Amino acid sequence: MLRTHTCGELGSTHVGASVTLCGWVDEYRDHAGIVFVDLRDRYGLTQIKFALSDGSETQTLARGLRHEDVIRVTGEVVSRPADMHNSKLATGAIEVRGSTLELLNKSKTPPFQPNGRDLPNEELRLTYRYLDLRRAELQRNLEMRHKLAKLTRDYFDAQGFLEIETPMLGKSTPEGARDYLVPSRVHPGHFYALPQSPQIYKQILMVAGYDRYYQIARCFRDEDLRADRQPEFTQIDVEMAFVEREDILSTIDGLISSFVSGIRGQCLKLPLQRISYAEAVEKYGSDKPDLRFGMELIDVAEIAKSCGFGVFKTAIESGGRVRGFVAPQAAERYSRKDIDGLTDFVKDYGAKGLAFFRVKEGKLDSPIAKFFGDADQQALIAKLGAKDGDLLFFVADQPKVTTAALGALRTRLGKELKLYDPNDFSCFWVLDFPLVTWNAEENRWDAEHHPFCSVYDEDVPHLKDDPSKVRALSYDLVCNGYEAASGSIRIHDPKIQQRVFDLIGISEEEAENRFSFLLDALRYGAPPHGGIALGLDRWVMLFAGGDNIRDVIAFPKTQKASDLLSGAPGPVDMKQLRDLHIKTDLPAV
RNA sequence: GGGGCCGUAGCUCAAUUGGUUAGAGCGCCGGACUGUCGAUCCGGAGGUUGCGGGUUCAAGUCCCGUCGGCCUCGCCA
Repeated sequence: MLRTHTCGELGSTHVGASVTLCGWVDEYRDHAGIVFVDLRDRYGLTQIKFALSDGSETQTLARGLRHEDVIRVTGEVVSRPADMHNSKLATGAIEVRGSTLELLNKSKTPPFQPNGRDLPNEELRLTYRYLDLRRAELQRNLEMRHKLAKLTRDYFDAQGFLEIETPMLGKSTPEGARDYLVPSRVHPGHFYALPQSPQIYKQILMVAGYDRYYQIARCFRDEDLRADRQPEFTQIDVEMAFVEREDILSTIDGLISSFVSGIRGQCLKLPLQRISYAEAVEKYGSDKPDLRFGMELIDVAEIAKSCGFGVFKTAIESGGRVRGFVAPQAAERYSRKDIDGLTDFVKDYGAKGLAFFRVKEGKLDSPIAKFFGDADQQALIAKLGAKDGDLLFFVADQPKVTTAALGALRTRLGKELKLYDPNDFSCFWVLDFPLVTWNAEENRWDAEHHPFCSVYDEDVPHLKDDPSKVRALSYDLVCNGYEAASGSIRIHDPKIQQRVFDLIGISEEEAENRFSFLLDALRYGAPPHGGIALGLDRWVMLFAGGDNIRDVIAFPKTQKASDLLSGAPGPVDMKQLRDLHIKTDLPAV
């Protein structure tokens, strides 16, 4: 080893010891006769002191040190004078009196300093990711990621699970997300697909008798990115055989509990709360609501249908809904202009408008208040439980639109009004998703979760008469408004599987083409089984208190899915393309 | 595919209704300094205002296009 200690571990107990440290020059303060260097590694900072009496060669070298130079220093640990302790530093009671200094590597002047107070723009951070990763925040995040992975492995190992790898080069199954394709050299015109998830393989492992499987698996989806979505991401993938829904939920309850105790040292109350999909959507306008605050949606159809406001009345008459909620004590906080902004916001979700009222002296104050008689006003106030100073919002539209618009508005206002402590941790199950939802554009039923999802026994008859009523044996784990895990009990009966395929418009022939290996496997003694997958990146983000997934991934991609560090994706040689039997057909420039 | 925000010195930002030589802090370079820890003090260098076009007597500022980054709707079985 080139060093005897790290830059984070020396303290008063080491005084008098001769030590050798290695690291990066975080900061230097040159006083000519004395030079201070804050030496940094991922464990911390240690102040090195170079004084004249230590010798002129070292002194000259020390005075030439600049930000991010990599050095090796040997010297004695000495106590700092009592009034010179630095309480901001874990090692602030001591310093190392540098006697020999070795410049291991001179750094170019960095485009930004990892200790800087102004965070440079993300483009630059991604281009020089190795500098960005030197920042304490990102180092903490990656350490958190490691801890979660370790807790995961410890937990499942203790429960008798096996970690089993599944292929990265698989078969394209065009359902679901767009695949990343990998051309085959030896099979001209054929392609592998990178896995969107190990779904089919893990089910086959169940058939094969590996009744407790997990894997920390990389997944790939060629879809547009978001703050919480990357084209390649990591799932904690789990599958169990001979289990019912309850077994999966309690297994994952235990995992989350181990996360919370391992990361935060807190005890999580189990079992985690559960609510139905129907309740989530009705009360909060989302299947992944943030339950760190209330602000529940309230249906005011009874008042709307008979009021004098045409927009409300017409909505009800044409099969729509009128719902709203109370933004507590927000009447003064939101100006007319602010509310115009909120109106634009809900339009993104299909709403045609946003009705609002301020509650003043027991009455409603709004440009549209005149359409509401005294009785209607009092009825609205009573129905919503509103108080003076509150701001009421309503959306009148088709049911789906009221849900999407109000759900999004609720989330936004909860944050803006600081209705919760950002350090709160809310985690609960959403159960009983519909098996399918109607896709009006394509005129067919789409699987809500995926085509292998099982259903309540008593709902099976509805597969024929009313598919919208069929409840899936699926479950999402929702944490602070993020979908943090999602899974289901799978179909293990090929006949039921075929009925579901029929329903979502996958013909027998098509199913054979796409999934024959799974369907075949199910015919050779498939145990009842089910599973779940947790988004590791999102969990790290949640525990790190961040709001974007890039900060918990060492080398993330930009919104256009490029890697600014490496330049990927990039062009390849013609020879490579020829080997792969590929011709490109690019749009004319 | 759609909507929005952004791009000025190495970095973070400023620059009046379009108006003279595009500024500041940090960083960088040189100098001073033996107790600093966001060191301090003195001096200096550093700009194709992302790129291309247009309007104008005059463009960092207005318009069109384009590239890049971020947020978002659609999309994400």
